[in-house]
Amino acid sequence: MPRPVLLAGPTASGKSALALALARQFGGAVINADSQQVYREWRILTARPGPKEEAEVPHYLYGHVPLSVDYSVGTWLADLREALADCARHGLRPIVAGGTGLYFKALTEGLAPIPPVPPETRARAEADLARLGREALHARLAARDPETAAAIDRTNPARLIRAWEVLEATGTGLADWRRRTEPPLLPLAETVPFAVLPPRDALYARTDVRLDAMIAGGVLDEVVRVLDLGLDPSLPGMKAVGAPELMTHLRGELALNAALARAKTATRNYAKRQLTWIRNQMRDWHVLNSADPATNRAHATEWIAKAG
RNA sequence: GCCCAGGUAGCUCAGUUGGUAGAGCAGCGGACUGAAAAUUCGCGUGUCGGUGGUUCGAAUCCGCCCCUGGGCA
Repeated sequence: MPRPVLLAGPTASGKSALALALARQFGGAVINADSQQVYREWRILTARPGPKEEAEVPHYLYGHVPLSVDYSVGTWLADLREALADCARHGLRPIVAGGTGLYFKALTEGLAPIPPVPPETRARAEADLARLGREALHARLAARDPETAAAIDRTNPARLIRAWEVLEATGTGLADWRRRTEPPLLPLAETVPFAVLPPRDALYARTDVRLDAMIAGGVLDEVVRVLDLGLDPSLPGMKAVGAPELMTHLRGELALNAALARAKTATRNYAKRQLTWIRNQMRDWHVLNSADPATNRAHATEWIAKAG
């Protein structure tokens, strides 16, 4: 199998277009590494590739699960394994493109083989946190699993709940589980990894323009359809950037322009977090930082040809 | 023209009986192993509209001026 290409970048950085171009050029398939583009019901809001792109080049893991599914890194990694196998069967070069840093990390560094935690266990962990508070729950964790307790961010409720629920559900601490991490599906050294990093001002300008285009393109209808499904708002797919903001407008709680302004802000906040991740967690990746897509593509092509 | 209410951080606003100012949001930096488009931590000097005065000391009190909103003519 030709060396897989990894393409990470903040939202609206032009990575989808680049992935498509590279797939055309190298006989590849585009595989999604974005936690929200996996959902069937989100297309406009997540700027997912359309039917035209999908007809031109094989696409994997885009819109392949309904919003009602409690998707996560683990499920994504399992899906990815199959997608890679399928690419190998068809002689396609995998081009894994997306903006979810955690997914790339799990892919290139491996993931602990923790079994799924039953929803009731999580619900109890959440209740424990609400009842005890962060300090007390952290103390309780430290009593039974000092290693994990010392390692996690004790001010972060999501981390506390996760550490606690894993211990409760499996009887084994997170730190122990992580020691048993399996080898990665794709070690970074066996890939050609790229980080698309356009100048920040240009990026923010693009996210604003794209939100306006989404409105013109009918996102509100898309969000209405999702709203009508009456799904649990705590499902991961319900937290796509912009969705909560537009929903407040559709429920009549906020004028459209105000909701849109909030969605734009939320998108900038998100892009900034992605930039922080890429800057600090993807130091060994080839950086494509030209504002010009053609230049980035030329550089990428060169690297891929050299890597084989 | 007169009366009233305001003019404090990029924005919205706090600021107790005078002791040279602080929140939220934005912005910036960081963390990150099954919610990750998630979650979370850190970073606050700004002619306190201008000017003159009272005072040891003024965002705070007084005079005048400018600007904004509302009301009356």
